[in-house]
Amino acid sequence: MKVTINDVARLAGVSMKTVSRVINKEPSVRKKTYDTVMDAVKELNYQPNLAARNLAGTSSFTVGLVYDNPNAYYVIDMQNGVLSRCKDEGYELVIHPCTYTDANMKDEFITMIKRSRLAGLVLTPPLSEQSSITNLLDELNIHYVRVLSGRPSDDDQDTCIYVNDYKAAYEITTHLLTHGHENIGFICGDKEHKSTSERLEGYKAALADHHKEFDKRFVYDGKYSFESGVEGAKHLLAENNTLAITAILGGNDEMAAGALFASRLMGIAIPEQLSITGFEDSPFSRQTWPKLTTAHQANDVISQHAARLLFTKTRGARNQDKDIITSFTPSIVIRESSGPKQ
Amino acid sequence: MKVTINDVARLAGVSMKTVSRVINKEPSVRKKTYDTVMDAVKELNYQPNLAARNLAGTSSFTVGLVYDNPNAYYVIDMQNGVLSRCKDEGYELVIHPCTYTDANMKDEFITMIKRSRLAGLVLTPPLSEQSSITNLLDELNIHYVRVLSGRPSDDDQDTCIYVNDYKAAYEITTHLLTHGHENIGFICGDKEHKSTSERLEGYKAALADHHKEFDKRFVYDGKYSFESGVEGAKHLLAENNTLAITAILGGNDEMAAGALFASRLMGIAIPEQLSITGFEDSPFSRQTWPKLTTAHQANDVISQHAARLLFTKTRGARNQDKDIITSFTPSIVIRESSGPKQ
DNA sequence: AGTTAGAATGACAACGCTATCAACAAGCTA
DNA sequence: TAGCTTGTTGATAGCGTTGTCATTCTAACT
Repeated sequence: MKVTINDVARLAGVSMKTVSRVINKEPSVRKKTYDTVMDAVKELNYQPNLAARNLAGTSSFTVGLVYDNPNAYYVIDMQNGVLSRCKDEGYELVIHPCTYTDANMKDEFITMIKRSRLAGLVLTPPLSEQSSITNLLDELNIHYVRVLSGRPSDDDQDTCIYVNDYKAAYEITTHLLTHGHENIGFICGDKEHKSTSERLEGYKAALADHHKEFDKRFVYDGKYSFESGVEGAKHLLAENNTLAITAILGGNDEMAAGALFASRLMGIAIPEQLSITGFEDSPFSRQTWPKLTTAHQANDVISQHAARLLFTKTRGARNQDKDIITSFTPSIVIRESSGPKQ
Repeated sequence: MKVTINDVARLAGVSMKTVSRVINKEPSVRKKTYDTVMDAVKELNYQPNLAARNLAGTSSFTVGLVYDNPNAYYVIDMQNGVLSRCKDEGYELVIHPCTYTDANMKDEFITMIKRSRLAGLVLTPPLSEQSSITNLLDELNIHYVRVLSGRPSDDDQDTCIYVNDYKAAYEITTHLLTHGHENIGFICGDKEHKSTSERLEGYKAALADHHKEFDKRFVYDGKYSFESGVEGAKHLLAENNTLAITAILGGNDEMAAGALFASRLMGIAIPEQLSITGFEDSPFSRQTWPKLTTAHQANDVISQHAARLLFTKTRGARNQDKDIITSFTPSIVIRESSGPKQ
């Protein structure tokens, strides 16, 4: 039942160290030896024991995923992405949800690190934006990869995967502008999240490129929540829509859904009288009626690349993964909630 | 930096085996010795190395969570519950999402088992309802705990945590009945899910206890999705509501949200003209307007108990956990989407 | 006091793998 | 041909824990 490296070695007629070399893709193994060993591995359906590898080796086969994000859809997507990559590469994933406070963070990390040495951590927003965390990890000498909202130039490419919310917001705003909308509202998410400012900047840039002046009356400060979307729409469309808004950009799908709901209650036809767009392409955007035009963020793919980036760090120079994408731009998905200005 | 069992032993002036006995709460350790060791453990902030424990011991400190559920909220809740318990008890959690097919299931499990010996698995619905899976696990001799929709008497208490959807549906239906509703529609979830039949049975039982005859025209077969809720409401309220329905029970929050949306489009006032209730108390139920009356399912608590039940199995007779709850009944949460018949 | 069961403790060998370093083979240079 | 480098392989010692079994202590008996 339990197949060990020795069984493989015996069958292949080599030493156990050679088998170890083969399964770790170390250099200096003759092609023929490699094949013999691989045949034995397959024949016995050998799976290296993770605990033993972690215990014996200098590098670990365990990575951690840390999240502090209320959005379950987001978390699951990120997790699935990292997980699928781990599975492919024989790594194990330790999940670590946590509500961020400087105080308990340190202890938690240290405990986690001590319990099982980690190859590294994948940090997701908004945790990934906290410099106190990255400082702590630097101090503890733990590898990490951050998924961040931002533009590629910002920071170092070795530790970050960027999601170009700026560009996506620029494009979605442009989409609305080219469809004749002149007065476009924007419902912002939490001020503390970097994605909020990035998306707002993209919105502003698109307006500027279309020679429209930015007017802060068109912006509502929300909270990335449904309620906040409801409030935002109410606010922007107040007093019989004196601002003559014909389109609203939601900072995320949840807020867009809220805005959509509020608009309906006000008797506004979507998309005839008002176009509404979301952000993220979460299941949310398909559970509204009409479905939301939004920016599709391939979170699972993003997190897969984050994992790959992390793996390259522990594996050292050998076995580098050259095809890692470190910058993603969400792409617009046009659905029924937006249309030309009428 | 790295503290091992030997460091603790040295500081406490005992052998490393005694330290091992203490941290594993084995019997036959003098109280005084125990305290001395624990002091040393605390002073050095010692954390047993998981890889070493898993490698050396007969019992494993790793449990697996297997899910095949499209509902991210549900999965996250279950995961968090198991995770929090694992953290408390020094276990590690390996997550295993999978789309169920008899064929690849076996291979996946075997790989997973071989890679790291598992203390056991927590199976969540709908996977937990597949007898082919439990048979496979029995065959592989792997411990497991199932979270299931059902009533306590159904099966053995050693391997199952029951969620009494029957009773919850009974209560929510009774709630509507006692508020004067006579014609209550029911939008069912997927036929294959046990929760669907359990909830339907509860609905029927409540009607029966109020001397109302069950009429299958009041039931719509849906799919646990938003769209399905929309369709369900349209269907039930068709032709100017010839059935004179004044309340609709959604099989889950998502469908209830769909039903609510559809009703609004038909110009029906909620809850004045129609009461709508959901099931699960997912964030969904708070993201509709008005908020949904629903049945609160404490998924995190449920999964915590599932984890505890699993732990007792590997730990053997010693250190039994006696306070495990194996049956949960969701409790009604009354919000604005339901009210007395008018 | 002497005996003894049983509790408390420790020495040491696993667990399955990787790292180190030594050994050997093959191909080169002088 | 000797001497060297480079490429390929293997013997052996850990990694940090638990399991086994032997040993020592304790307390309750004759």
